[in-house]
Amino acid sequence: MKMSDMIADMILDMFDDSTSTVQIQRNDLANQLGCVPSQINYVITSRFTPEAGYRIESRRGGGGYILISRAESKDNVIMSLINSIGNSIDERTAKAHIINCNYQKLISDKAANMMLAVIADNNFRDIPKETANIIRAKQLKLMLLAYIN
Amino acid sequence: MKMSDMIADMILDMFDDSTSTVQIQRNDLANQLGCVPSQINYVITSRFTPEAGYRIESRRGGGGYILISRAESKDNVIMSLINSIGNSIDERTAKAHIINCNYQKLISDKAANMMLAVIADNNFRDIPKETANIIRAKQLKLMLLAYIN
DNA sequence: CGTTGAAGGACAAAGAAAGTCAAAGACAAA
DNA sequence: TTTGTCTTTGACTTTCTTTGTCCTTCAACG
Repeated sequence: MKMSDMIADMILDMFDDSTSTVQIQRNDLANQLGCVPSQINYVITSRFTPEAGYRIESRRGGGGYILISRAESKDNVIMSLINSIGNSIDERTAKAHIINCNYQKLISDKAANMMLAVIADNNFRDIPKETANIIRAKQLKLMLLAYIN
Repeated sequence: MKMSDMIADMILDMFDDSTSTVQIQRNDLANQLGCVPSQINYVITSRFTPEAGYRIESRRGGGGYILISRAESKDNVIMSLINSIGNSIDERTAKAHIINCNYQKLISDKAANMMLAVIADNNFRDIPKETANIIRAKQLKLMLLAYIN
């Protein structure tokens, strides 16, 4: 398994139903898992994003820490994701959002696969890129909305 | 025997009765078989198509992979629907298919709503009707496939 | 205060896959 | 022979991950 995934899993495991906040020590975690400390940052910035419903705080210096909090309501996270999507979105970004949502268990595997299928660049081969991005944004937002309704 | 056929066979062999999903490493496979990596792509796009019941996912970068999933049963009602949809479909017809599938309990309410949202004419306002129909057909087939996978 | 060591942050370079695309080749049908 | 379709190849691109180095912040201690 990839190191990044192991780190992400480790962090996810620290959340349970009753806690919406996890505190880590960057160096400790890196040491436990045998990776360089900055890889923790990589994982946090690539997986525990605001769009996925996470908020990050941290402190340097002696006794420093990284605090990861997640939003409580799944539907709210999806709603705010919908709101954060403008009227145009490229495949890469859309894909990242979907994968993230799935990773965070906000949407099921099946729903994620359906969404990924729809937003693929391949479908839009015959039209200008920007037009495709606009259609993609509409469709993605509608799908997410349909999902939570 | 042709290289493409050997590649296809190799992949097919990896499926067995219990697995509907196969993961490959593009470079490894190419190496094993003594072909260039991009030929794997050729085989996948020419043989493991949605019409044949296959769905492809992949990731680049360290630890990257190509994932090939196939629909469970070849004689699935949905599979034959997928095959009956040509390369173009209008909103009315697509809608009828979706509603029918839902009515027959082949797809859930939620899935049906997501599909209906995607295929709506409204999304394709900015492009020629026929282009829209082509995109819609691709998307509908892919969604149905993702649903039954 | 001022220094010092213990955190975490930022960023860039290198590495590891997979994707794209077009040119060339093979081969069958007209 | 020509034409069209399917296959093979390779060069180049893009994406994601790993690693390391240097920078900034902070608390404690004299």
